[in-house]
Amino acid sequence: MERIEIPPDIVIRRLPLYARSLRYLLDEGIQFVSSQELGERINVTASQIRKDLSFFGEFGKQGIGYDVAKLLTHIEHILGLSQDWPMVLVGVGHLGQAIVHYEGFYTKGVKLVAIFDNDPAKLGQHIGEFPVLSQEHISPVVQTHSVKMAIVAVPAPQAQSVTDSLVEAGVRAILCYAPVILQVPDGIYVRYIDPITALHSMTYYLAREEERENQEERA
Amino acid sequence: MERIEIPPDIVIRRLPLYARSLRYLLDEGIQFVSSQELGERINVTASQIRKDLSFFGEFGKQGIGYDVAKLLTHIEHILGLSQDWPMVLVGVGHLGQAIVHYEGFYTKGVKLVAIFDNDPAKLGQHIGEFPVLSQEHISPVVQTHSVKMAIVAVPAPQAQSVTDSLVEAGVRAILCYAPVILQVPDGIYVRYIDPITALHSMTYYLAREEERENQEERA
DNA sequence: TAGATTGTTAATCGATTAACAATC
DNA sequence: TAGATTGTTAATCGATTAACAATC
Repeated sequence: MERIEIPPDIVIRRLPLYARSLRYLLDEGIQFVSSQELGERINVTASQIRKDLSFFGEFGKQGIGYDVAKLLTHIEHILGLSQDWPMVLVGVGHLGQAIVHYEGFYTKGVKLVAIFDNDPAKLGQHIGEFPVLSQEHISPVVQTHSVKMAIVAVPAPQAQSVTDSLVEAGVRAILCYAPVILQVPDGIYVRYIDPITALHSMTYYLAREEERENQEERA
Repeated sequence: MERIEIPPDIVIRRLPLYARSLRYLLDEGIQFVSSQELGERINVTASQIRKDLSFFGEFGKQGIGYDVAKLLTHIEHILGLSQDWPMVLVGVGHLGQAIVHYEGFYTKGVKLVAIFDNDPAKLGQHIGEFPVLSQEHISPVVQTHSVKMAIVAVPAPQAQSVTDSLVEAGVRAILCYAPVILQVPDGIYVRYIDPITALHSMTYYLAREEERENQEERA
């Protein structure tokens, strides 16, 4: 068990998928799972799962596979999900409101603690249990709660400056819903939620197919 | 200009980012951009941009760079955004409603034509301009409008069966908001919007940092 | 022309997969 | 024990980058 090699980011990004699948297996009452079976569920090769896990230790039993509950606990621990990371949301438009209401976010590992918006019409209003605070309060709230994680759901033109405030205040990880690439200092982690870009990459294939169909017609 | 090599999917996924950045440049009134400058905006190397574009043709001028408007037109054409692909949405909970209201979706390339949900309380209601239709109507609507693209925003347990109906009806590309991996036949394109997984991959790094800080404290 | 930047090739880097000894 | 499956190594595959001749 060498421990020198640090796991590549791409492996880190797959771990949450493994965890999620293991949670479903647990719900189904399945006790053991092989890398083969787990792989089939998430469209990943058995080799890849075993290789990914090998960065963190040895969790399986030859001839048996993995104990679902134990492996899940291990992965959640590796991912830092044994604690709840306090999180803030900036931007409470339609999207921000859907985020506040989305049960998915009330999950292991993260905990929303405050929401911010600069629209005077929204200030003081409650969304779910959270009062909408002005963005001036970002810095004190982030510092008071040691918030390291934030969701940016403001319109594109404001995303960079909001990000700058968050980072300045001490946030280290940002989930960005705005259609922009954020410029952040080294050591700040950013992930994007970008449905339009995802759609636009699929239209490419639809267009290719249509082209092919038209060619066949003409032939 | 060889045309034998087919562009890898990872290149196709970057094209929409290039397009988006070019749109911003156009808004700013910038006429020419080098691969270097474009790369800096989206945190990608100049080499990568030039290599990516080379799969599709020669769009730049030595010594000058790329004509922003022209390159954008080229990329949009490549991505199949010269036409609007009709699209349906299945699932009109908080999330689905936010999607219907999100202006970002009223963009070049895709056009929402119908929304579906099986909640009897919602049937017949309007969300924006769209009446909520029962899922029985998926197949006829998809076939009538030749819909090839769909958004799945139903709860996880229903996502696979909804997907099956969509594919059966003729949909070829799916944007999935449910936290599951869909099983689809070859030649069906799926992209996932998965904020929780994104958060859970960042907590990994936060946890590592915290560990490091604690070690320093002890030292 | 001189300077800048492309398009493309080859080198490098990194990720995935196949294979198998170890072992439950 | 026999069968199954792990963890790990080495081979393969693919993507990124550096470098540079071509050329605007």
